This record gives sequence, structure tokens and C-alpha cells, in this order.
Amino acid sequence: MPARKSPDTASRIPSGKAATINDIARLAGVSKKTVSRIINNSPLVRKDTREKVEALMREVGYTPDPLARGLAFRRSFLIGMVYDNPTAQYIVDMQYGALDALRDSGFELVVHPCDSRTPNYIDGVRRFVQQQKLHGVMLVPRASEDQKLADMLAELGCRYSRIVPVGFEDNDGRMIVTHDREGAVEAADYLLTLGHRDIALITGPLTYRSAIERTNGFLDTLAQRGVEVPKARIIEASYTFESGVAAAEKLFAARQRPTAIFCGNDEMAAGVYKVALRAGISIPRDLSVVGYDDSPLASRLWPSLTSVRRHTRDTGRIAAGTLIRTDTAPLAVASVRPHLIVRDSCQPPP
Amino acid sequence: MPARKSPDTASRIPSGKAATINDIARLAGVSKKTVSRIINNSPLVRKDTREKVEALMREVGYTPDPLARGLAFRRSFLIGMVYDNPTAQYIVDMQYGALDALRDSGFELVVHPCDSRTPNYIDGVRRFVQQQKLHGVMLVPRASEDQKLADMLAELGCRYSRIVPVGFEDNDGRMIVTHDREGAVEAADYLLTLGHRDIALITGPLTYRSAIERTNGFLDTLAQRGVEVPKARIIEASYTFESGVAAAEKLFAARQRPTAIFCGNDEMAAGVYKVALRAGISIPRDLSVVGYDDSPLASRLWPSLTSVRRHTRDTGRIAAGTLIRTDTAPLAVASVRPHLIVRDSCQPPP
DNA sequence: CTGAAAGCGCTTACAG
DNA sequence: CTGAAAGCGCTTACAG
Repeated sequence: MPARKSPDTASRIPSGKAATINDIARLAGVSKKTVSRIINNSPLVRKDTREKVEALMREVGYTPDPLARGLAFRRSFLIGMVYDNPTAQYIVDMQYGALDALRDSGFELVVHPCDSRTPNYIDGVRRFVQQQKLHGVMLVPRASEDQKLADMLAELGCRYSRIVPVGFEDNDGRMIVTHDREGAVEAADYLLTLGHRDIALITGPLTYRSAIERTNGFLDTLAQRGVEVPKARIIEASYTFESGVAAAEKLFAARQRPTAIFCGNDEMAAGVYKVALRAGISIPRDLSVVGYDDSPLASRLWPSLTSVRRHTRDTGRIAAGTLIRTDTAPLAVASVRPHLIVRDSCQPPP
Repeated sequence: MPARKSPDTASRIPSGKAATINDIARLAGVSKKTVSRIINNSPLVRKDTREKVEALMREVGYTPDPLARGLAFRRSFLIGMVYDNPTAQYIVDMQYGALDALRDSGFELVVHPCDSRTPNYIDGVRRFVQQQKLHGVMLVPRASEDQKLADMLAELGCRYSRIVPVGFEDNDGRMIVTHDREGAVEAADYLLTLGHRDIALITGPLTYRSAIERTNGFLDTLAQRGVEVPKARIIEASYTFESGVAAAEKLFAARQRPTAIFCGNDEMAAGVYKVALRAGISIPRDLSVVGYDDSPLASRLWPSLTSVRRHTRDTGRIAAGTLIRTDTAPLAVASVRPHLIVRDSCQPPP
């Protein structure tokens, strides 16, 4: 179904089907190769030729067929998003960001969730990339931390971008560095400033660099101000609500309860809320809580949760944008910095 | 990069690039048309020919190029998912379901969020569908309720499936009916059985059929048991947390407070929780609350929220599956039925 | 049941 | 700066 065409040119295009490069070439009185050059922004076209042809393309509503272009290029106009993060809001925000970058670019976003715990998930991604001849792939945490996955893409010659904490080296793909440490540092500063000294920490799985960064950033900041956190108050959990519940139960069973808890994400903070509410521990009067993610949950909980915002949508926009741009140096490193959103879940210790 | 090939046949395929239909035809000693027939499951192939060729395809790891097939078919191997629902978990579940159906089918999922409140969003979807030559489109609530959107797809000849409440007619697309009424009926039955009579209702926007279905299902069930809900206790909100807060404030300001509230979704129920907790109203002792969606929020809240589950992933699987299948009658109507998940947010009235 | 020819709508060499 | 020829990897008529 061709887009609206003015009657005069419309009559010269086979009705009922969209215009092709041949129609444009014929109507403009140039070769299809010239039209092709214009489509691909080649500088080897005279300005007035370009303008004449572009006007015609607009008039007949011509857009080149990505299938035909892909076949000739041996590469599709699809960007793959590969992820194994279970947090819905994070995924959706990342998708929105990617789509922001892809809008009106002719590229589309193909989603590919996977489970990095299964042994051959990398083969699954490889098939996806090869079969669809993807133009590029964004690797989203936590899969983005898997060096084997990145290596496979490099070997395939597929361009990719990785969203990773500091500490990664990559000569093949573009990196977007999330600086998780800084968010944790801000959380620590905030709790210290409120006067807290009896502080506990519920971390994500320390097999992930992001969890390590958050943990170290938090503990280092406390240590710099002379606050040591006893081992019993550092609990490694799994980023799930249930693991947050279990961790909180352990912390509250101790002789002396902490006056503040920093959680590696909001899900686990919600677990702390549940245990505290059930036990009659008032937040923030008896206990201050800080989360990480600034998920919708943070404002839905009561009292609303102070949490570290990650700018996920911006991250997605950069990660996708870098895959379709040709003008920038492909290997530069981009940075996204988190920051603390203060709400109602903290106050000075009792 | 071709998949693993045994040395004998590998040597007969140009190294460094994947096998094509020509390689398969040559190695199998048949014409490429025969290979094509096998790819497309044509019955016009002798059984032993088929088996021989299929074995060869497996051996060399051949998969047909979707770009080339798409160009020849004038239709891609992409399924579009069009949605304007803001709830992250719902979207992600729907995507997972769709991907369940598409796995190993050769089709991929391309996401297309849109904003049905902008005047020309339908043009955006049209461009998406036409330009990518989509094989099919799933319409997800609430965009799925827009008849103009469905009509546009029908006019384009693009196959589509719609996830809709009862009450829609569609001769062009497949419908997956969600039976929202039944979930609301279950919620009403449950509250009545607990002994509630002073019941309030916070609905979604009544411009949506789904919100109307839930509202009517709830009110009709109460009426059948002789319970009338005064107008002041029926508040139309907008499915957001904030609108739930505002609705709860209005309900609690009344002379007599209801003993139970049914909310059109969990977001608004979380708003009720916030207002109740802030006001010292104990859930479920003083107030019972029922939500709709069974989102992650439902179990994260404390006390955990009784809510209606929608089986979103199953819905997505059916909606996508119907677009790539050729064996079933395309216009049959599928049904997905909600049901109540009882948690800790309700008890008999004080 | 099988195949040779032409074509899908583009791009890549290659020439000028 | 511009173009004619060949090709990307498939499928659709058309023949047999």
C-alpha cells in the first residue's frame, strides 16, 4: 500500500504496490545506482541531483525495502537486545531507550531474553545473530558481564555494545560504563550524614561485578569515615524479594539491630520492609532503608523508598545509538552515572 | 561463520561463509527448487529425497536466510508487538509468552510501543508494518481495543491478533478474549463470602472496555446478592498509583468508610495501601483490599495483596502462535480466563 | 514428484 | 559525479 502520492506521479507507479528504487530512478531520470547512493548518503552525488531525487522520494512516500537492502548488504537492519535481567521495569526502560535511538533510523529492535545459567545459551545467541544477520547487538546486564558472550560476537564480527560496571576491558565492542560504585558511595554518604553508624548491607550475588562495585563503594566510604561493618552485617543475597526477606530476618535476629540497611536493589529492600512491618519495626523511625534501582516499587512502598537511580532509559539510548552510528569513534567509552533519590525511608538513628 | 561441518562436506562449501540453498542443492544432487520445497514443507517431495536433503542440511548447519526468503515472499519473518500499556511486568510477560511461541520457528519479535493518545500513532504503526513487511502483528491492550488500528491492518492485508475483552467483533484478525468480567466476579464473590457489605470500587478509565467489564462484573455480582454500591463509592481512576492514592483519600474522607475495596489494578491498590498505612488503617483488620493483575507488586506489598491473575504469558503465547501457524482456522476465538489469587489483604469485616 | 528461467529490490565491483 | 552488469539467496510461475 503506497503512501499518499500526488496524482501526477502516482499514475506512473504501478498501483497497489509500493514504489521501488526502479520507479524512483525512472521518474527522476537517473540510474538506480544514483538513487542507491542517495539512500546510502554517499557524497558522490551532485547536490541538485540529490535534492531532486529526495523530493521525489518524499512525494511518492518511498522507503527502501530493508529486506532487499539487507540481502545485498549481507546484513539486516535489526538490532538485537540480549538480556537475562529478571527485573521487568529495567528491561522495559532499556527497550524504550533503545527505541528512542532507533526511531526513524530504519532499524528495528528485536528482543532476545536468555538464561545465562544454562550451559549453551551462548549458542542460542550465536544462532540468533547469525541467522538474522543482525546489524548489531546490545548486551544488557547481567549477560553483558559474560566475556565469553562478547568474545563470541567479536569472533563473528558482529558489532556490539556492552553495559558494564568499571573494570572491563573490551577492544571489540563499545562499552557503556554504569559506575555502580558511585551510587553506593552516595548512599553511604547519605546514611553517614544522617548519623548512622550501625549499618548493615544486603548485596547482590558477588559473582557479578556490579554487585561487587556497589558493595565496595559502600563499605569503602564507611571505612574512610571510620565506620567498620562487621561481617555478620554483610549478607550476600540474590537480588530477589525472597532473598531480601531472608537476609532481613537474619539481621533482625542479631543481638543488636542495625539502624540502617543498604540493599543492592529495591526488590530486596521490599523484603526488608515486609519483615520490618511484620515485626513492628517502624521505617524510618527505628530503621532506615536505602535501595538501588529506583524502580516503581520505590515510590509504591510506604514509606516511599530512598533509592539509587540508574538512568536506564538513557543507557539504552546510548547503547543502541552507538550501534547504528558511523560518525563517532566506535570504541570510545560512554559513561552513565547513578544518583541517589531521597524519599521517606531514612532519618537519623533513634 | 558456518556451524560445525563434518570435514567431507565442509570442504565442498566455500569456507568462511554459511551454506546457501545452492550449496545444499549441489551437494544433494537435486535442484534448488527441491530444496526450497523442503524448506517450505511442500508435500510435493519424495520421502527419501526429503530425508536425504534434511540430513545434509543438518550436517552442514544450514538455515535459510530470512532476508532472502523475505524478499522473495515480499514478507519478512518478523512479528510485531504493538502496545501502549505502561505496566512493565505486563509487557515483559507478554513478550516472554510471544517468544515462547516463536522459539525455533525462524520468526523473531520486534517490539513497537506507541502512545494511542497521540493523534497519528496509527500512521506510525502503519509505517512500521509496511516498511518491515511484517508477517503479523499482535495488538496488546489497551491499543488492541482501538478498532481503527485493527481496521488499518485489515486494509493493509496484514494478519494480526488482538487481545481483547468480550464484546468485540472482528472478521479480519484472530481474537484472544480475556474475560475480565470473570476475574471481577470472583473478587466480588470472595468479598461477599467474607461477609463484606460496605464495599467500594476504584475502576480504570471507563473508556476502556476492559475496565467496564471488570466494573460491571463486580457490581452485577454484588447486586445479585442484594448488595448495592452507592455512587460515591465507585470512583473512576486512571490505573496509576497516584490516581489510586487520590481515590482512596476520597473514600476515606466519607462519613462511613467501606470495609473492603476492589481496585481495577494492583497499582491503584498500592495507592490504597499507602493512604491506609499513613492513616493508621490496618489492612486487612480494618480494611480488605483486592487488586487486579497479580503483578510482582502484589506479593511485595505488606500484607501481600489478594489479586486477580491474568495469565499474561499464556496470552502472549497464544497471540503470537496464532500468527505463525497455518494449520488452524485463523479466525477461531481463543479464551484466557483470569482467576483470583488469595493472599493476606482480606479478612471478614470488623 | 522434479527442474530451468526469471524475478524480488537492493548493492557491489567495475568502467567511464 | 554517473551508469550498465552481475549478484545477494531465496521463491514464483511455468513446464514436464
